[in-house]
Amino acid sequence: MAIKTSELNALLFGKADKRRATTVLEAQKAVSEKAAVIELAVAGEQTVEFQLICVSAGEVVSRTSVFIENAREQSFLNEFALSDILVTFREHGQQYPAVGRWVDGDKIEVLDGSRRRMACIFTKKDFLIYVASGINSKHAKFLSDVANAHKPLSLFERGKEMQAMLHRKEVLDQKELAKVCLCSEALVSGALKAAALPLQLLQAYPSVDELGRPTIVKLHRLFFSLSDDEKSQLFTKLEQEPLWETVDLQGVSRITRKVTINIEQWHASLKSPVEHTTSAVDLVKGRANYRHKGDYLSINLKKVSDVDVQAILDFIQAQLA
DNA sequence: GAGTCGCAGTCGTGGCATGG
DNA sequence: CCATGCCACGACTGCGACTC
Repeated sequence: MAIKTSELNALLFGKADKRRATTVLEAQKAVSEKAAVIELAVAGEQTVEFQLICVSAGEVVSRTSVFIENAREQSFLNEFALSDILVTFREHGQQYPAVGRWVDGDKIEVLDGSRRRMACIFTKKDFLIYVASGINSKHAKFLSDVANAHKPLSLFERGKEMQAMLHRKEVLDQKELAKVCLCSEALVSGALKAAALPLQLLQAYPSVDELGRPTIVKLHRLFFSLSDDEKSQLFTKLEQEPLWETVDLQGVSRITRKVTINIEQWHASLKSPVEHTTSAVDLVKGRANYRHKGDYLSINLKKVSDVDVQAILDFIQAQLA
């Protein structure tokens, strides 16, 4: 659920009027003075001193990292997923500083602003961020979660959060998840399916935010109908280049649709030739041959005595049970 | 030629019913 | 308990017609 910036600031800092240095002019002024320090109450509890830091464009990757518990999946932040802010970044640079904490001396962990960080990397712009020491993990998670409320998480990211809640036993089942997450049980089902899909598959799309429940359910069905060998073949195809970049269409929706069609076609081509293309291999001439493809094994036996049948069946049972 | 408007198609969501 | 399908409704997008 999206919330207003004013509400976000109020949640973030308790006293909204303390964040005066987040406007463009004040942020630029603070940077130029190299001494911008603001004192803020995180979550209305702990008062923390934030220092405005300007990380030069060339150092954004090496000096900063994203809070590991941030629900937003960083590998999805491509130029399509960031298209809503990239134009502004290219023309005017970063409008609002991010928020982070110091780690390992001079490194910065970004708590609020992972999309802005990635936009700076894409556009090769300096990265403005308010940084504080002594922010504990609980407050770090709070800042991260509130920031993410500003732009809704994708179904995959929500699914990951739900998986974690189930894992931590914060909720009993999907029904309770739906209540806690204020969504339908059908959406919970879809979100968990999305979270079960491999990143390589989702990265085939221009923007994972565009993937709704029906598409996720379709992908889940397609992917989990593949054998391990077929999944490997699919990954090999996906690794060559992002699938969405090969689609010559305009508009995220159309590209998304086309990517799904392409994956369905790949799936069909992987599934169709399986059983019939492998030829039988003779094990004992005239009496035993087999076909082996992926994790599938078919054995044909002729002229087998009852004793041998029982021995073979016992062996298979002992081996596979 | 550029801008605006309305329409159709597509896909999203939540709610509900049903079946395994 | 969970997955799935159906339904109604809403949002978004692209296209074509129309106007200036």
